[in-house]
Amino acid sequence: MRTEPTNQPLAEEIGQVDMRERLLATASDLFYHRGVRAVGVDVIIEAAGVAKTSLYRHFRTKDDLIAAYLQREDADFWGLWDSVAARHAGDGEAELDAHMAWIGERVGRPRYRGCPQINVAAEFPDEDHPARLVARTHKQQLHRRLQDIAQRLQVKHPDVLATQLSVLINGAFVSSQILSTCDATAILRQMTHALISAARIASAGVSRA
Amino acid sequence: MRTEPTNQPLAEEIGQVDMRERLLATASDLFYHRGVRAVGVDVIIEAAGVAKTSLYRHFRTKDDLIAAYLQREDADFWGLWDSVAARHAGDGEAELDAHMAWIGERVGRPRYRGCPQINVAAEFPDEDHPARLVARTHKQQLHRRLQDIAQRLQVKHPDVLATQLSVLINGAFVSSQILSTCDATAILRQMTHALISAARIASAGVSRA
DNA sequence: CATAAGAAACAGACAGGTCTGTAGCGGGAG
DNA sequence: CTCCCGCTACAGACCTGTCTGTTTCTTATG
Repeated sequence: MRTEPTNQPLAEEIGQVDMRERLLATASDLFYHRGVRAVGVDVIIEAAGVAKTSLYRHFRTKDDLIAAYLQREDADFWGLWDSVAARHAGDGEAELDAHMAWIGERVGRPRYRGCPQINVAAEFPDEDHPARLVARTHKQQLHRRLQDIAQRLQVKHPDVLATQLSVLINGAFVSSQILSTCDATAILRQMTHALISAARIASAGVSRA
Repeated sequence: MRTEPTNQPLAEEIGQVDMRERLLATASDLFYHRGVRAVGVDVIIEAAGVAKTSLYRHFRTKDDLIAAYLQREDADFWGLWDSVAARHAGDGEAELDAHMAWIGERVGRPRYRGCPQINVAAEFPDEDHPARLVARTHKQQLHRRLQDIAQRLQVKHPDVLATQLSVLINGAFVSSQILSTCDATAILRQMTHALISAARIASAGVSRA
């Protein structure tokens, strides 16, 4: 006769496929929706139906768990990004359009609460925090990929355009309050086209010389 | 003969002009640079050279202190905004340019750590937190003032432009990492002009009908 | 002028709770 | 048998907020 688990009947069906993954998935959900500092390890282990010792077997400290949380989000993000990018190989403008579509859709979701990387950066001012390293790398990745796209467009200053698009996307992440009332995707696309057009006019103006 | 205060020789020169203001100034600095949740009241009273009872005489709870912190930042922000706006009465485009200038300058400062309102929103997911009310109102104010400016420009959809500018400014606040390497003001101005131009082309196309 | 009353600040202890992280014990599965 | 798990308890730190009691300065009144 075994004691009935209070609220996680699926725990055993899922099996011990990966205890670390189960912990991380639970922690990620709690961290994202309630805030990292606001969620203690006791809440996490209780929600995951796991002993505290198990958590500390897989993650040396809570800080490591936070970093792993951001790493997971990072992998998810680029997984989606790359799958969208693959469908628009060659056409940079169409790829940007497609990215803005799913980003806008994501920002407009009901329980959307901003970009995890930005939120963690706001919660932990210390630049040397292990999670901050992940967040910094993530935003550099974003900038780099936008540079790649911008270089494929025929504009004079692809780096400037990439920075502009970075600001645009980050702005969308933190403006869900304002954007949720209207069509976020439409706003993002309009802005993207405006920026590309301006970058092309700038390059066209010089190409005559 | 009076005992010499250990570390606040200015406390008496400043006088007790306003104990509440001194507490709030100290708390604001700590909250902004170290994070709100990371700073306990003990740290605040020690930095302000004030007894804990004094803090709780002026602020009912720590949550109230946090809300007051955001209110102070809000007042500072609009004070600067309005003073800049006053110098460009009539010319909406010049006013926008001027705003982008000081926002870009602020974002580029060495110890800049993002918009306080956004950071607190990231730290406190609960929409009903007293500080979240201040933050929400602040962002609505930003949107409203941008609407006022957009309406003075001759564009077809001033509301759309205002939303775009909101996203742009919020994006600048959270992109200091990327923007600090280049001239943030220049990027903001270029983006602003691109958005205005696009909005004008859209309106010109219809104005012929 | 002198004295009493009040306001506001101080120090410091403390209550009650939460946090991270560790240790010991028992049970089940490979 | 050995390893992994869950459970319980614990240590030590920190948190918010309260309480007691003292000092200091201002103000009002005799």
